Amino acid sequence: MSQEGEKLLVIVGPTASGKSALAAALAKKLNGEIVSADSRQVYRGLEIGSNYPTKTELKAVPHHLVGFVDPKKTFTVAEYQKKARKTIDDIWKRHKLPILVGGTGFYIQAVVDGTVMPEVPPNETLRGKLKAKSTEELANMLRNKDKKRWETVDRRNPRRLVRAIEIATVLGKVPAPRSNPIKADVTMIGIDPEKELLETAIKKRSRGMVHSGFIHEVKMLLKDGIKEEKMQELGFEYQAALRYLKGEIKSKRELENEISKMTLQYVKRQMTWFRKDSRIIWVRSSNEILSVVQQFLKKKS
RNA sequence: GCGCAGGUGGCAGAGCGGUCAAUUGCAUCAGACUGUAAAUCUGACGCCUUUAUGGCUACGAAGGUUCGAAUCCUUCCCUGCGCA
Repeated sequence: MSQEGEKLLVIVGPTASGKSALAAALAKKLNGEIVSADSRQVYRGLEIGSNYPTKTELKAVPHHLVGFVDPKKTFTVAEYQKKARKTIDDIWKRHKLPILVGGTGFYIQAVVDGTVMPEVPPNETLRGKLKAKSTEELANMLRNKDKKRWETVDRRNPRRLVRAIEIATVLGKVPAPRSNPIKADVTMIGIDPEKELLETAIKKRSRGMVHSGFIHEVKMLLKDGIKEEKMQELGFEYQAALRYLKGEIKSKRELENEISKMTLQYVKRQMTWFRKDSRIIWVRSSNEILSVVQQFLKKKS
């Protein structure tokens, strides 16, 4: 089990902010191992579309929780939470520094704060039935089952309502939120590049993606039996690729732009999440990061 | 040059005499988030202010009809298609 005194370095930031490269460099310097906190990179076969760490990075430093899930399956935060905590423990046992890196705020939170998820796995049968219901009907169902949760959920959000109903059906009600923070000395660093720089990086990234076999990757996934519906869940890049293959997006150029646009929108949601976490130490450049990290190591527990 | 269609907010596109600062979609901005989280959802979105059943300027331009016009009439400018 994790001990007080262990250290955990967390690096967050929007897509294309240079997290992975930096993390790899730090890991090398600090004798660390990387634990990815990216909800897309967990799936196997999404090298290009989800922007896996580069081969060089992978070779230089041990990376965990990348490409280990069958893309036909649906992986959830709860599973991630368990795996990640276990992985981190193992790294500590090896007397190395775990570096949690990623852009999926919910995943980071699940690991660091240890949000306790009600022990109710998704129930596809129930979800199938509820799919036909209107948001209002769902809200009414929930009100009958668990008035308390009904008062606090986002009643306009079908996905939240369905989950709440799912939990209430099994447990009688949705338990009050609890958390079980990781027992470690945690330092969180966020990279927040200048907007123009990030935009440029994102455009470059989209371009590179489209021109280095992304379409082929998508075709392979389709060939392996990934259904279109599932493909959409693999992220906006894959959604866009499908539209390209169907001819709704006419050219690679247009695909590129579409992906850039969606990435920018996503970046905004990421930042909305991270900004409210006051523990994060924000930096703009890797130089700044180095000095922060040095302090982190010096304040030897 | 003639005929037809059309010019509406950043874009697309409704409205076709009052209830229109103007439906809706996209984009943009802000926010939420207890097992799909790159997902899902919410709010704002002409300008001004003492934020209000407030004021101002707006639907190509200029005039006109009307108590009242994005909506009707006239002329002009522009765009697309057809014919010369």
